[in-house]
Amino acid sequence: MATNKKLEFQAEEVELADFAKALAHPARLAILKILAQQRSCICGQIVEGLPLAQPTVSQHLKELKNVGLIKGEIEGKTSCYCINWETYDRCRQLFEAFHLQLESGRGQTQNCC
Amino acid sequence: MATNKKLEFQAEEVELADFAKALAHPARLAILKILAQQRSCICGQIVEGLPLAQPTVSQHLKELKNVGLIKGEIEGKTSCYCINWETYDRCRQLFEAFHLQLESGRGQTQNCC
DNA sequence: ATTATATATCGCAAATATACGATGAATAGG
DNA sequence: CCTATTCATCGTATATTTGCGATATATAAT
Repeated sequence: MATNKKLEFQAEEVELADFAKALAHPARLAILKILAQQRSCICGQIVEGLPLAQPTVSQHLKELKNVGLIKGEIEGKTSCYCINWETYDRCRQLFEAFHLQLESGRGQTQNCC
Repeated sequence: MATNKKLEFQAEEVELADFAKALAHPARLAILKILAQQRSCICGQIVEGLPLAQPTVSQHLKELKNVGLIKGEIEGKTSCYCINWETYDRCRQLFEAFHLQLESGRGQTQNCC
């Protein structure tokens, strides 16, 4: 049970699902917004902007980093995070392709509902 | 621990995160594709198209229904599911608004990374 | 060297998600 | 009425996520 069946799906679906999972928490959405809008991407300021403890924020940052949506560097005493726009573009592209696939069937007549 | 801090975030972020979570599994992405592309939205055919047992598919359908992305009706012996385009449009709108917020800060000079 | 600061990581607890067999409920067909 | 079919739900096992205190690490400041 709870065996991972991910590999039996299409690679693009798995990739998109992973991006969606990274976005599936308000804290991570908020982190991305902060990184996009502020010049300073210092970890401490992200923590200040969120209702979460520092270790929890650090963990969310790690998840965003794992999926590639952000990148980070240690700058002396502090850590600096930025959005990885290349990966973000890929994420957008997958979402858009998925959207177009859904839309293509939209106007057709339904046989139910 | 694991106390739900969702309520301390912005309502739109929570709403978008919930949509993202619904899309955060390849099976649910595949289900939406099947519903959009096939005229017939009968549950059994969805099960056939996925590498999962029927109760598991039923559970994924329920999650999509809970978030409002699909709607379902019992048609005699079978169940019929369809995409709820109104909710889907709302989902797209939230994703797009989020995207625009990120993009607005994109070109600026970084002080790190 | 000592101390303060910033951040990551560890370890734990609780909650949620994933998956499916077994079972129930409801309809269709004989 | 009996049976097969279709699907939802229950129960259960396991995996993953969420959250944080405690701690480690590494730099900066004194």
